[in-house]
Amino acid sequence: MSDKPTTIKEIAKLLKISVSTVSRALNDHPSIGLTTKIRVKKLASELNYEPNQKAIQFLHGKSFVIGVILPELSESFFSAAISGIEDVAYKRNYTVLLAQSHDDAEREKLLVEKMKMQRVDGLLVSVSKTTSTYEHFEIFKKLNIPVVFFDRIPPIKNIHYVASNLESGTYDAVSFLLKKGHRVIGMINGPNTLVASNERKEGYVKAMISNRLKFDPSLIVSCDLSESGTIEAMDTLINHRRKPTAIVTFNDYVALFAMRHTKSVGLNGIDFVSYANLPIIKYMDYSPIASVEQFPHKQGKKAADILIDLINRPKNELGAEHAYFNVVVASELIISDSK
Amino acid sequence: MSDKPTTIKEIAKLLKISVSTVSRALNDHPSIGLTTKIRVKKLASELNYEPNQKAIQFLHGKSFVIGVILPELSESFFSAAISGIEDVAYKRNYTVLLAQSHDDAEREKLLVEKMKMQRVDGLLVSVSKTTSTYEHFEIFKKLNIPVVFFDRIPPIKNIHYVASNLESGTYDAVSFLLKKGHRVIGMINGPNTLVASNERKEGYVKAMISNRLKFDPSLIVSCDLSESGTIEAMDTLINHRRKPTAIVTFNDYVALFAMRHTKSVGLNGIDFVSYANLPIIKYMDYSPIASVEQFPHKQGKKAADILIDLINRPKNELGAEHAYFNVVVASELIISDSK
DNA sequence: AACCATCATGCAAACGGTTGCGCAAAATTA
DNA sequence: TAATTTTGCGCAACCGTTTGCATGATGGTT
Repeated sequence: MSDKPTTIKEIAKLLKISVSTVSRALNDHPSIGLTTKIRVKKLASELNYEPNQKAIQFLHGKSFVIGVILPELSESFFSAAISGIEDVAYKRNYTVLLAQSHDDAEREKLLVEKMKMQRVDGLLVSVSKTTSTYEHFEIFKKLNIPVVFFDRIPPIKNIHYVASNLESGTYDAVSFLLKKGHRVIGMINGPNTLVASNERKEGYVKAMISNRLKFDPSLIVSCDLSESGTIEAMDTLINHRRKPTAIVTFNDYVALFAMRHTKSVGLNGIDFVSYANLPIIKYMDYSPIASVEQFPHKQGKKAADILIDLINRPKNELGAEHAYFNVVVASELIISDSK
Repeated sequence: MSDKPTTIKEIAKLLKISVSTVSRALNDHPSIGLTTKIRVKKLASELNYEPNQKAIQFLHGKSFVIGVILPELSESFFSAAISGIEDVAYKRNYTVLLAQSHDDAEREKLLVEKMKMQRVDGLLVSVSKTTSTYEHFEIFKKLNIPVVFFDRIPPIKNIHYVASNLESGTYDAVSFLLKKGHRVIGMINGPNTLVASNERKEGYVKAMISNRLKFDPSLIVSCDLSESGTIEAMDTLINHRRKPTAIVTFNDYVALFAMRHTKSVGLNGIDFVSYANLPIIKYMDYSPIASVEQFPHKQGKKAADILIDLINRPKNELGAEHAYFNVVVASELIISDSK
C-alpha cells in the first residue's frame, strides 16, 4: 500500500499549487490564505504526511542530535546519567546518539571522529580512564560545536563541565559520624591522582577542623579500589594505633569489600559510610549507615540542559567565548532508614 | 579559523575542476585519472574534508541510524543490552538513537512516532510493561522499516524477535538442585500473565519429570515481585506441609527479599537459585548458590545484528515477507565459585 | 585521412524542504 | 476611475553529494 512516505511535492501536485505554498501553509506562514491552509493541512493529514527530518536537518545544517560518549553503560552511575540525559533531550526535542568508550582511549578518539562525521550539534563526554591526550576534543571547539564534560573532567582549561562536588557530601558524612559520637574516623580513599579523591579528603579535613578536632593524615589510606587493595587498606586501618570506629569508603564496592573483610576477621561495630553508586546496596545484610548521593540522573539532566543551551546560544554573543559553564551538583548525605 | 566544514564544492573551485570529478575522485571511481585523484585527495586531506553525512543520508534516503526503545536504562538488564547493541552498531557503522519508555505505554507511542520522524532505518524495541495495544508498530511495517523485538515480546504474530528461553536454564537449575540431593524444591514465580513465568514453570516441570519425580504444583507460588509479595510467597512455602530445602526465585530481587526473610525468621540451610540481573549479587553475604544467566549483552548484540541484516536485505526477496527471525538465546546455569 | 574506441571530465538533475523576491489580483484609498 | 496598498501565491535558488549521460581529447585501427 503506502510505500514511500508522502512528500510535499505530491501534495502540491494533487492540489495543483506550488510546493512553496504547501510548505508555507504547513508552517502557518502569514502570507497564505486561510482556505488554502485548510485544504493543504487536510490533505496532508489524510496522506499521513510527515516532514523528512533528514532534508530539513540538511538544509539547516542542524541535526538536532547530541552525541553522548560514556565509558560504560553497564555501570549504574552512567546508566542513571544517560537516563537523565535522554529525558532532557526528549523534552527539548533532541535525540541522543549514544556510544561507549569502554574506557579505551583509542576507541574514544574514534567515537569523537564518528560523532563529528554525523554532524552532531553538541557533544557530552565522560572521558575514559585511559585518556591522557585531549586534542580530539579541540577539533570540536574549532568547528564551534559545544562540548560539555560530565563527571570525569579532563584536566584542561576553558571547558564546560558538570560534576558533583564530593567535598560537601564528605563534610556532611564526617560531621554526621562525629555527631554520632565517633572520634576516630578512617577513610579508604581512591588513588591520589583522581580529583574525586582530593575532594573527599578535603571534605574530611574540613569537617574535622570545623569540629575543632585534630586531623590525622594517617587515618586516610589510598587504595586502587580493587578487592585486594581494599583489604590491604582495611588492614592498615585495623592495625592503626588508634583503631577507627567508623570508616568512610571511596565507593560502594570498596565498602562491600571492607565490610566483608571486617566480618571475616571477626570484627564488629564499625560504622561505614559510602558513596552511592549501587542501587542494590540498601537491600544488603550489612550496609553503610549512610551514603553520599551524587545524583547521576540529575547531573545528566543538568549537563544535557547546558549543552542544548550552548547549542542554541546566539553566535557572537559578546564575551561568550570566555564564559564557561562549570556547574557543580552538590552531593548529599542520605542516612539509611533502618539505622 | 576554520569555521564551517569543508565542502566538495570548495575543493572543486580551488582545483578548478567540477564537483562531480571531485566526488568521483574521492570515491575512487574508475573513470577518473590517477593524477586528478591524487590531487583531489591531497587537497581534501589538507582541508580536513569530511563528507556531510546528512546530505548523503538525505540523498540515499537512508540514515544509518537504528532506533532503540527500552523501558529503563537504569535496569542492569537493559543497560547491558544497550551496551551490546551499541557495540554491534558501532562495528557495522550504524549509530544508535536511544530512548526510554519508562514503562509508560503513552510515552512509548510518542517515541515510536519520533523514531519514525527521524527516519530511522530500523527499530529495536523492548515493549513497556503497560503496553497493551500494538498498532503503533504496524506503521513501521507499512513503511517497510524492520522492527525487531527484544526480551519483552508483544503477543502478536509475524514479528521478528530475540529473547532468551528460560525453560532450559530453569531445567538445568532444578536438575542441579536435584543432583545436589534436594527432593523438595520450591519456586517463587512471577505473575502468570508473563511468558517468562510460564517458561520457568515449564523448565521446572520438565526437570522433575525427567528425573522421575512427581510434580507438585503447590510448590510453585506466584508473586507480584514486590518485597511484601515475596515475603507472602515465602511464608506459603515455609508453611507448606513439605517444606522446600531449595527454592528457585524469579529474579535476584526476589531472591534477596526471600533470603532476608528466611534469615529474619531464623531459618537456615535453604539453597537458593535465581536469575542473574544484578551484577552485585555475587558480592553479597548470602547469595544464591547458582544463577540462570540470560546474557543480555549477547541478546542485545544478536538483536542488533538481525535488525541490521534486515535493513540491508534486498527488497522483494522472494518470500521474505513471510520469513521471521525468532531467535532464542539459550539461558545457562552459572554455579557460584565459592559454594 | 576517416573512423571508432577509450579515457577523463563536466553538465545537470535529483533528494525534500525553506525562503527571498516578484508579480498579479483584490481591496482600499484618494 | 485611477492610483496605491494589501493579500495570496509562484518562481527559483539553495543546502552537499551522487550519478546518468554527454562531450572532448587522445590514440589506434583500417
